[in-house]
Amino acid sequence: MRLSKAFIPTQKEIPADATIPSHQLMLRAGLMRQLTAGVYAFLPLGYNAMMKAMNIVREEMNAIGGQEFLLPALNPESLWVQTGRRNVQNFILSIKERDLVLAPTHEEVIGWIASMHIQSYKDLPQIWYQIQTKFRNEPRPRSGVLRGRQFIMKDSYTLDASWEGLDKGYDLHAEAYNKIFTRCGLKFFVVGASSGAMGGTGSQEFMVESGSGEDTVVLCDKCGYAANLEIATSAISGVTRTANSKALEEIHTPNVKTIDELATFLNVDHDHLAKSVVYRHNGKPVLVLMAGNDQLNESKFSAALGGGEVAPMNAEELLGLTGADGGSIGPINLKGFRIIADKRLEGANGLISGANKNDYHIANIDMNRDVTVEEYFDLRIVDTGELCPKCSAQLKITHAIELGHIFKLGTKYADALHATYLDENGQSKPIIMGSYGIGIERIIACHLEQSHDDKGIIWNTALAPYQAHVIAINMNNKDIVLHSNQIYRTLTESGIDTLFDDRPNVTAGFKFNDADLLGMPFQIIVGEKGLKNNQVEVKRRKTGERTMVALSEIIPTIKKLLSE
RNA sequence: CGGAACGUGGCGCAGCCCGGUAGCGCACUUGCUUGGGGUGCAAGGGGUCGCGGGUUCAAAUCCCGCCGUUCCGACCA
Repeated sequence: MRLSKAFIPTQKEIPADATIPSHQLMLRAGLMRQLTAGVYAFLPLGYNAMMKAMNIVREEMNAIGGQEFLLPALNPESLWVQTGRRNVQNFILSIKERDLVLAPTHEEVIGWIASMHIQSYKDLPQIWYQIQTKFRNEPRPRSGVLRGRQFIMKDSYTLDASWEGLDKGYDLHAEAYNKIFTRCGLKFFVVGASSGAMGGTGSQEFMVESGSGEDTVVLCDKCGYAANLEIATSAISGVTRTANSKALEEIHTPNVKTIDELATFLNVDHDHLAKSVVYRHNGKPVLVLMAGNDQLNESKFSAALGGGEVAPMNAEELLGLTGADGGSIGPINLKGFRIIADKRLEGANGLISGANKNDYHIANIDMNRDVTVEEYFDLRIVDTGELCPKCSAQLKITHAIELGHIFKLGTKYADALHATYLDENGQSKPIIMGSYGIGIERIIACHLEQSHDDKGIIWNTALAPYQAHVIAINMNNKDIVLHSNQIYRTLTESGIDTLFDDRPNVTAGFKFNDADLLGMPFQIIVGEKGLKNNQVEVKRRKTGERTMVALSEIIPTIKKLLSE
């Protein structure tokens, strides 16, 4: 492509609305423009890079036997009512004129197709996928394309007759994802993840470490333990039990509201305090006891209760139900609450907790003697400095961007959509599904986050819209015009995607800066200096390293560099 | 949805406090110039100052409402 004819609007200034490097670069290098919050128009250069990513994804999906579909973005609203996902918060965008919604994902449509055409176990397994635009009602789009209201996802779905089959399909996807992100040149890692409201029995996320990421992950450098904070655990010990439990004792604790204040006031260790956290689960009050100042992990909490709606109880409700404010709630003499507790408190005694009376706490609580705990769960949020649950090395907590997510869904959607097959015995069974997503824009954004400098983008060869960028230093010099045109032509004919800066009246410095901003892997600089010796300069964008190459050696040199 | 900021040619910003001719840099057009790291000179084109209402002789500027965008938080299947 000749830059004199190309639509690649570069900008020197950093757009005010872009705060992270990938967003700034995607705008400055003319990859895309924002239409409205969370919605971007991809310009030719950006779309080119997206297609590179999509093709890598497509090749690896095909390699595991995936079959590509084109599915509708417009779905009947009723389909989503059927699976109970129509009214999930911040999920679905609808259109006003018809009872249609914009699909945020495609389990429903896949299930609908399967319900019509999958009849027998002999029709299974299947791997179905699509690479398409999806829509979500994001309350707050942010960070450029990292969280948009419209985005392109590769979604694939496995359909199986057995749980072993699901495991196999899931493992195939895990392998394919490793290949995809490796080919894309991304530094990524895999974490165990929460299945959340998608339901299902297992899930992993493919992550890129980044301060711009919205997920928090827990990593062990020593043994490789890696988990989303939502499900992460650590090797923290339980609260100790002493030989004798003393009698319960009410103590006056004026104006003590928080666990820290209580620890200071009584001059006791945090571990002897049992913090009460009060929630409603599907409308019903639940008291959660946590050791000391451990933070409740809402994901774990929700999972422990088997899903459903979970919300902190507000102060008024709390006062009405217990007669006390938040800082004085406890498990003793508390009526009408389910009580669950964090595992650290299992069997503990000598604990202090609220008395359900303002300004009073109760001491010497014995979990076994005094509290009717429905069940103990791991409910705490892992904190910095804690030790790995597997190898006891120090854990690292960091932020990450979720590139891909693989789920074992099970039969939730097949049940709702009556997607069944007949097994060997003629029995009707629900199809067992898995669901596997990759954010295409995120591949690009993550690469840019990981690969840029103060001059601009540094594309790797896998995702670069063009492999080579020919710069004609001075279009008033006939020699330069002649040779740069010839180089551009032969590179293109050799199958090397090449950008050619043939703009007249643009000075060398301007072209150099544009080339560094656009960031193609190799720049071929055609100038008077080199041509005197029948040479051009080849510059590697990544390192800035320059070498003089004879005109006759350009093609083999570039081919060799590209194959490295 | 809570908190905050911003909205002025394509982009980045000043002007607003203290009301009175709409300005700067980049980009763009024309001519000359320069030609290895965003050349220089000159002459130009382009703005309902987000929208609506109010105050005033007069509003980019003051007041009210709305909309939009961004950031922090909540949310993120």
